[in-house]
Amino acid sequence: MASISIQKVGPIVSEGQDDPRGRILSAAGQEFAEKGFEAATIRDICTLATVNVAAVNYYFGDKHRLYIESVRHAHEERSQQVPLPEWVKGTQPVKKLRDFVGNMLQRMLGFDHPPWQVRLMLREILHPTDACRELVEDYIRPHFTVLCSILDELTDGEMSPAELRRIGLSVVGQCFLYRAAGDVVDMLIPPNEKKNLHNPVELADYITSFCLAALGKQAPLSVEV
Amino acid sequence: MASISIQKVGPIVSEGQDDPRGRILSAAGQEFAEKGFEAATIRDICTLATVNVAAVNYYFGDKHRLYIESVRHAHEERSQQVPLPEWVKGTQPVKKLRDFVGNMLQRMLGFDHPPWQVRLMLREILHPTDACRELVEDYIRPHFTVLCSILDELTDGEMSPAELRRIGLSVVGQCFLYRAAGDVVDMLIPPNEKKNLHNPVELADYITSFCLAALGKQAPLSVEV
DNA sequence: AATGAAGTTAAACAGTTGTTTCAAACGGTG
DNA sequence: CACCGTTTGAAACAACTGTTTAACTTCATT
Repeated sequence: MASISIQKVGPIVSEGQDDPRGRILSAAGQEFAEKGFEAATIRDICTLATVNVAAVNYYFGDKHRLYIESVRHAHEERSQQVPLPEWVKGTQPVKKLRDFVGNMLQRMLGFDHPPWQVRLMLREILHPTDACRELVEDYIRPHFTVLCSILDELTDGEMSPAELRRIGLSVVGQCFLYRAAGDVVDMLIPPNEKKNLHNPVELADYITSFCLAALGKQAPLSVEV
Repeated sequence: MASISIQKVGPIVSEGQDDPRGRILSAAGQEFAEKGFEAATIRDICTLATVNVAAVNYYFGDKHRLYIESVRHAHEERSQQVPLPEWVKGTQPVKKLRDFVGNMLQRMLGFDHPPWQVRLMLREILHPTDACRELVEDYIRPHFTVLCSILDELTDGEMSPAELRRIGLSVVGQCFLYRAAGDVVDMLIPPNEKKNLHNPVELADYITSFCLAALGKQAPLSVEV
């Protein structure tokens, strides 16, 4: 009786509150986000989700496919938690850029504590696995494209796509540092300044100003000598 | 015969080519850098270092102390591999900034393939453990302080320390993105542009220009409307 | 040559890992 | 009720983990 073992990858998903598959997905996301793929254990995930260890293999086949699914779950959830702003026709590109940066910071840093969804995605960005390509195409690239089009509008179409991308990466990089290396940033600045610096609103204003000044769309941060 | 087990933490370090302690340290650094603390195994490290498994406990006590030591080893090694540039008195602050950015990119991205030392440090920056504080104080803060003093010079002392730090983080952030999220950046730009973008020289020129323009020390990247 | 510390080795330890097994429980349909 | 596929449960599996043991080599010093 050779078991060919055509694994089912779970029944119809209902995503309810007492739906085991959904609970596993959420628990796995949090565990993977905190500890990484290898260090997170199926037993801990199942304890957190209050299901039996066998449930993971029943619903997802194995640990790896559970990981893939939980990354997908994370970025889908985060996409609708903090959707891109929509602008009415004729909105000033300067305002669009400010909104975009604020939105990105809000999504990255979160309102209070950074959500596990972002930390899980961060892991994929830093050490890409199979789940990365989908994350880029469905989540990161669309956002980056919007940013580049805002920059295109802002510079009146003077710049090549390559230049726009490079400037876009400058914008993203400044936000990304606070998300990825936030703990080290905290160690580099005096404790009493943390509130000013990590305030998403203040930070968005500053980063937007910095970029606008670099593009000559606003007065430079320092005076000319 | 109760073994109180006052663990020795290794004999005199000679760091030679056939010195077992040095080989373990190097092998551990590479394994930890690639796989992280939990996923890297003592057996793999010892196989790579061609020593017996017991050697780790003999020289370092346990896996955790080996990790701490290998992080220290990594940033000490990298410090002398790519030392900070030294400027003669009277060097233009603009040139200093350009040199600093070039130096930072070179240290982060490496000449050819990014060295394991940087990848190991990156892990500590992203998910700090006990080894992080020392890394910050001995490696990151000194560099960041130099950057801030260059910016201070550049802006003729007009800016407060807090503003200087914020601008410094903008500089670092733009470099950091290419190091930490390099794989994703590669997926966002057309393949034929990779060489232009990831070229350390070109990148350093661009990031320096961007910051100088923002500070009003150079013409903006785009023309005023 | 004898001593004893320093270094190295293979083997074993106890604990944890991902995964599988198989029986019990469930929930609708004849 | 009996029947069925679907879902859950506790227990076991083999493989692998960090760590320890105790025997063995090396080698300078007496």
